[in-house]
Amino acid sequence: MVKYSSQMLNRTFAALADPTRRRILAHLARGDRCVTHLARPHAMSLPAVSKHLRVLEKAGLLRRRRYGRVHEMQLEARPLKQAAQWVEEYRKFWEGSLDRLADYLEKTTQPPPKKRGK
Amino acid sequence: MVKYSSQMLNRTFAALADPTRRRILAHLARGDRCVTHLARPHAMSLPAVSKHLRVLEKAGLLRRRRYGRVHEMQLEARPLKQAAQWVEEYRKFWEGSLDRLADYLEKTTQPPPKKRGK
DNA sequence: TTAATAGTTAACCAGATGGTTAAATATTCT
DNA sequence: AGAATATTTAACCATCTGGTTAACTATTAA
Repeated sequence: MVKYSSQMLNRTFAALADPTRRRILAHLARGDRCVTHLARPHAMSLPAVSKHLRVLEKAGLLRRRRYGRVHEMQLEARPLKQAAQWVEEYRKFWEGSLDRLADYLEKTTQPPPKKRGK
Repeated sequence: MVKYSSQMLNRTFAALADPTRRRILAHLARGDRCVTHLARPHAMSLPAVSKHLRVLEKAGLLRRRRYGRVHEMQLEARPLKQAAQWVEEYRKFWEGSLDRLADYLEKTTQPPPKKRGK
């Protein structure tokens, strides 16, 4: 069993729950990028993108380095590892889906605790 | 490359971003549970738990069956599979962390003068 | 020194989120 | 029928979120 920091997972999953932020991460996966570059494909203002970057940064999903006025962002995937491990604990459930369907059918034909007849 | 439904991922990750909901899923991993049972260990009102359950249900992470007045919840892990696949695309980044550190050092000792592109 | 560029901060707004209590609904028990 | 139980719905509230525009800071270029 793996131990997780709840706070960390909160931030990580919350960061991943936004499609703009996922797209930003996807871009960073192809190399380091500055803010303006990351903003270009997104139909929103620069401050909006700036906020998304701050969320990702707080979640530890990117690292920022300044070269003069240019902020260069680098993907930092470690929190994703934690998230992946958390989700991984449930793998048996999505892999055992047929068994669970069997359970389900069994239960619906003969309903569980305290309930009899229909 | 895997294809993802953005909407689906939004809902899944958002659902996972709350510790109460993660705990509920953990409980359901040990077997089907009714609302009152799921609520007991959480220091909050029943309606609050009810809302969390609705969020999980909307995210497709649980299935609800009614036996009279009792609502029995069952873990539904398929959306977690999608989430896991999405995160998995980044595995190489958290596993290749040493290489990226090398990149980092290389770049910091000799910053990109004006244009990027090493 | 002045202008242009990269980015952030501030103030604001609408809508979502996570909680509450009180009341309503549905079912089961006596 | 009436009381108890399981759960939801409604109304409300504070805070967070994701966006906006306007103004500011910092750096680079002319």
